[in-house]
Amino acid sequence: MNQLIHQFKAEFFKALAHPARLAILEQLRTGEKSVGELQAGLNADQSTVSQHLARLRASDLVQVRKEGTTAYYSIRDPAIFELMDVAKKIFNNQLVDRQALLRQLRNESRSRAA
Amino acid sequence: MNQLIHQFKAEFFKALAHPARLAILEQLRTGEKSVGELQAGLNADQSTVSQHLARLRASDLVQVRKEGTTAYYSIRDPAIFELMDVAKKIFNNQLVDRQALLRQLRNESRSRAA
DNA sequence: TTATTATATATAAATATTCAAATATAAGGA
DNA sequence: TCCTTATATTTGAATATTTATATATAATAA
Repeated sequence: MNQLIHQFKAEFFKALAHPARLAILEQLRTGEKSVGELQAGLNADQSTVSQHLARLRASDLVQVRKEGTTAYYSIRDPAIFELMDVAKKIFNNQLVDRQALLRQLRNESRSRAA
Repeated sequence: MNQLIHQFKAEFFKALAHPARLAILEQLRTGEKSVGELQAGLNADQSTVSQHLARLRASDLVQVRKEGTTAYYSIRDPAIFELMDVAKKIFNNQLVDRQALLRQLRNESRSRAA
């Protein structure tokens, strides 16, 4: 696979690699939201939210619709949710593995104690 | 969704957000590879590859098996390929959209010229 | 033991990202 | 026109990431 392609793909993943941006995308699951609404669910200040939205726009992950002075953001390609769901699955598998490991470590120390 | 969860998920995406690391994961599609083999396909120097592998290990994306002085890396959860495939799909959709836009712009300028 | 091979880690400089403060823009109302 | 509301952009400081160089470690061979 081409190095340039990996460069572009890395940019794409970078766009997802921030908690605030993930929270924004998560909020957009239920449909379009204004910047104000997004900000309310985010505990970050106005310019920070706007900057993260700019980043998501730059990677074509979201689109804007303006109505008066209000900007409504929505997801460009719903496949992004598919991606986030697969990520969640991987994530959960990891948690399960870790729990199994912890359980095993606990049992080993119990055996040694006995 | 919890802020802490988004923090963890962002870490996960950060692990993917580098061209060299994507190239490594791509190489591991066909099975385990030694550090040397990975390096050969990567055009980066030894310590750089090793550092990227450390990052992938830290995020539990890969696992190591040592045999003598050689370290063989492999994918921890094949679901990662599912993720990369969905990413590819989104990526291709974006390219299609852009091409359509370009085509449209070309047609418009042709109409104006006529 | 010394040398070699394969890999890992520490360090530091270069670069990129994030955030908040200040400022800009644009629409609508008084 | 001036004010307000909603959003965007610029800037600079703080922080994080990346890379190469140098060094460390561990297995094996000579």
